[in-house]
Amino acid sequence: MPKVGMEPIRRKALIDATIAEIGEAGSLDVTVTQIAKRAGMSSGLAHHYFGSKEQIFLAAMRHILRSYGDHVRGELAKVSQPKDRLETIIAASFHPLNFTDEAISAWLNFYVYARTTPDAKRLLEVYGRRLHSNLMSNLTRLLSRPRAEHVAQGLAAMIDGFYIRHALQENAPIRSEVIAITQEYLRQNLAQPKQ
Amino acid sequence: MPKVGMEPIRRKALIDATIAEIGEAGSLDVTVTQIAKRAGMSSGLAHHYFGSKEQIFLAAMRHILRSYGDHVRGELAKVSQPKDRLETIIAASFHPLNFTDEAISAWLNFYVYARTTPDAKRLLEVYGRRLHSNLMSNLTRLLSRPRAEHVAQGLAAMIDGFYIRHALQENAPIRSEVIAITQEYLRQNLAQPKQ
DNA sequence: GTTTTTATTGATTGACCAGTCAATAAAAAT
DNA sequence: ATTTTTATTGACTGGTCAATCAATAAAAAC
Repeated sequence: MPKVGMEPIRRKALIDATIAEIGEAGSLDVTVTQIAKRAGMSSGLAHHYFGSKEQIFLAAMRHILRSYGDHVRGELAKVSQPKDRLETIIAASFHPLNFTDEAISAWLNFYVYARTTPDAKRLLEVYGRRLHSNLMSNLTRLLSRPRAEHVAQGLAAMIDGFYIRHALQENAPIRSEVIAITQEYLRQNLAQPKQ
Repeated sequence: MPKVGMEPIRRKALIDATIAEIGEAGSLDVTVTQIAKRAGMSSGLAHHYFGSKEQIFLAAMRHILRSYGDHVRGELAKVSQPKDRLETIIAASFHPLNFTDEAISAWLNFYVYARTTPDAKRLLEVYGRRLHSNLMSNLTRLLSRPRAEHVAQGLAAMIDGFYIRHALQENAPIRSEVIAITQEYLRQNLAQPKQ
């Protein structure tokens, strides 16, 4: 039965299954057997390809962060004005592609995972730094450096905050409201141009 | 050896130990034995008083939310102007009493815990509703209802966002900056008064 | 002074699960 | 045609841990 060249197919299936399983369970307490079963294989095979559960989690996390990163980069390529680019970053962060219940739940769990797993923490910091530098490179063209720094931090907090609230608070605003509120915050700050 | 009236003392010790243990571990993967040991007793006694690990976690969560609630209420009692009250809510949310690494870490973990545990979710929703109504009752005196709603949601997201970032992102701003950025957001919005 | 209640321990049980391993077989390489 | 590599399974092992329980004893109630 063994067909050659299965590795990438299996890996992808496992990563997708991991995100789905974590999203559904709402926690990292999912067994390798569960993940493997959802991906249509035995637990032994999952270990064969990834070596350990931790590596499976890290691969899933990398996948989420890469999709997000790719998406932002793709959208940014379409616009050049700083203001448009900032709005693009916000819109991409809340794009339905990344803003599904499942992805948010997995995201939140990986966020916590990073507290105990140095490799996960490193991945998260790459994301954090990239978001910050994306925001700053555009904000500094429109605002003084200290103001840009404040707005960048405020936007980043708001984005993360809406993610976490969306996952958990019953009365969290819907996607379109979330975008409106965040874009408003940006526009308010851009209304006071570089002195 | 048994002294009577130990129950409240033991319960408190267990709750404190739970928060400390979760804060230190950075996850909910702490054993009842670890918690009990830190609280100076056997695991059997912990079960004797709380019945289950879930009940221990819920009690710890209740404790964190109650401290935060009490603190906000205490501070709010000192001021009466809507604008002052809003600034008080922000300041209290980031007060060193609640904004310690340990408390933030435990908070974040309980946040995720709420995804799987209905009782935890209920506790979190009480907190969410109270924060929202505290913000709205003051904001609606200064802004139109839809604007107040936006600002309330924006502030709540920013507060939660800074919490999560403080727990995890290396380059998150320090407490004083966090407060400054959040207060700025508030002031910007109050600058455009109720038409 | 006997019974009940409260406090306390640590050993034990039963379940769960990550990771390993031996076995099987198809495909590729030699 | 034989050897090596890749794919695959599911049983097994060793460890962990929540929860239970029997045992012990001080205090309170009767």
